[in-house]
Amino acid sequence: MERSNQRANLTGIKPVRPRRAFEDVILQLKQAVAEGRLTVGDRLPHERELAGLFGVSRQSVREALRMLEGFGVLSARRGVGPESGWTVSGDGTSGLSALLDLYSTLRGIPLADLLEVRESLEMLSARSAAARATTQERAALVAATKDMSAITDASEFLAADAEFHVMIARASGNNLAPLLMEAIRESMARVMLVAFSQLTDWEAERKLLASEHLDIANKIRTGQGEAAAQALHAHICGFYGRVLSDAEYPRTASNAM
Amino acid sequence: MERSNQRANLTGIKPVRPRRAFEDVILQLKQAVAEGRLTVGDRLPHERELAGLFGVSRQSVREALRMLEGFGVLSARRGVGPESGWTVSGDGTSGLSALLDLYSTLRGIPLADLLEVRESLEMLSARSAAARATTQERAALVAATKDMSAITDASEFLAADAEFHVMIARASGNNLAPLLMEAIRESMARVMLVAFSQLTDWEAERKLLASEHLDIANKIRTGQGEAAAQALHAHICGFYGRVLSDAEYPRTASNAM
DNA sequence: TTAGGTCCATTGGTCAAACCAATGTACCAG
DNA sequence: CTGGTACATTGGTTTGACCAATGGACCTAA
Repeated sequence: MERSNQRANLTGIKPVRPRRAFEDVILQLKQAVAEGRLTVGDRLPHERELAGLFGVSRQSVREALRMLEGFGVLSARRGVGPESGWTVSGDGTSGLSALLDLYSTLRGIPLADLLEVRESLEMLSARSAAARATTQERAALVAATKDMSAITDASEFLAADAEFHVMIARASGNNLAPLLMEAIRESMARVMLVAFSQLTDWEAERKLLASEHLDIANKIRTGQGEAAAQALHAHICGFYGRVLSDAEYPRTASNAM
Repeated sequence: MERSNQRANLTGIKPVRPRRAFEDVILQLKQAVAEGRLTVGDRLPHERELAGLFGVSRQSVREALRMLEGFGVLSARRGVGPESGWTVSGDGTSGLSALLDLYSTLRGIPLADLLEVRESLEMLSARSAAARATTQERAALVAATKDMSAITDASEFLAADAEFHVMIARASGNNLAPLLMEAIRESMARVMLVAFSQLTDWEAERKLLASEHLDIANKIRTGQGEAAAQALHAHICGFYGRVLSDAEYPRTASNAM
């Protein structure tokens, strides 16, 4: 590989800062995605080949891939076979939730803030879902609430609950909403599991939640967006009010509507 | 460095998958943040020292740092002096907007979806700001609208507009809202600048936006949260309806409230 | 004393060439 | 046909070297 240490800027534009080698790689991969030469599910050439392709060392390639892995855009598997190597995963949630996690510890995003945003997104989702969801999605929502009433294990119930709420977001037709919802929920998951297991009357809580879910699902199914949003608001506020201590959930419900 | 290639698992728990070296580094840095040994503004030891500290190669350290850099948590500067080396930046927006950018091209998040979520967040922010903002923040909001009316350059106006909207999010007291807001706005920025410059009556538009901003700021200042939220809704829907083509902004305003 | 320049230590950025470890396939022995 | 061994492939890791930007220390001349 006969490339000199400083790369040429062939575009002629924006020579501002001499891009770092790994940034170059990321840029080219991004471009490949933008032009459709690379989409979810595709496999990349192996690292040594990418290095040759982009004219940088394998090391730099790895730094680029690593960063994209962090974003949840790529994932790696060792060995041979059809599943091996780097593939475009398009996971989405993993990167976002990792980022949220980092920030909640680094810049101190309290649980109440996560919850407030989540509630806002849920209400948006409910309204949109009631207006735009397919009949199939509406039916699936109602069905999901029925499956849930059979679950007794706390952590399983929590997972099913999460799935129900993400289903609403997906049914909204908005592609960003479920992404954010899932990431936020994942960030709250650990705290929630602890709080959940400390409930005094777990059986009653389970029944209440199940009935609220059914109510919400039915309102979405019948197109009552605003009613569904309000029910969701009550559902979230009520639940977290009961489960969390005041220190963790101190907000007055100022965003009621 | 006499460490063997496979690391020992000293914690005893979760030996599930043998962590990769760089993951180990990230984990330890995260922990340092969680325990308060590392906060925004702090400088890390240089890479060679970190390698020795964590018992991995410099290469692995770099991959870890690179990933965190992608999240906007760390940033690097070469050379000597008090600004050099790796520092905890806590930027936040950069990582999130990079992630959104990747996803909007990879999983196809249309502009309308970004806008819908943004609107929802803005209305939440407005309500919260009206209820919780300090007198100082309320005054600053109104002041910001006055500065804006003096700007004639399109790209400058766009920046000031962005700043106004982020100010609302900050005044909400919710630490997550401004983060998301800023990232979403940044993702839309390029499209917006183009659309903005194609406006036929730029002067009239500018005046209209300025008056709407003042109206919103005043409603927040006087604590009329719901009114401010509705004004914001009209402001956003109106503006994007005028500026963007139907292809870019096809949504019926189903999330009116 | 001050303005300007040279040198140099520090620190991230990059490259190179190995070798390790996981993984699936091909092939061989029974 | 079954089970296991050998091997090729691919990411993971290490080592050591050198490049390049940065700012401070020092030195020199006005």
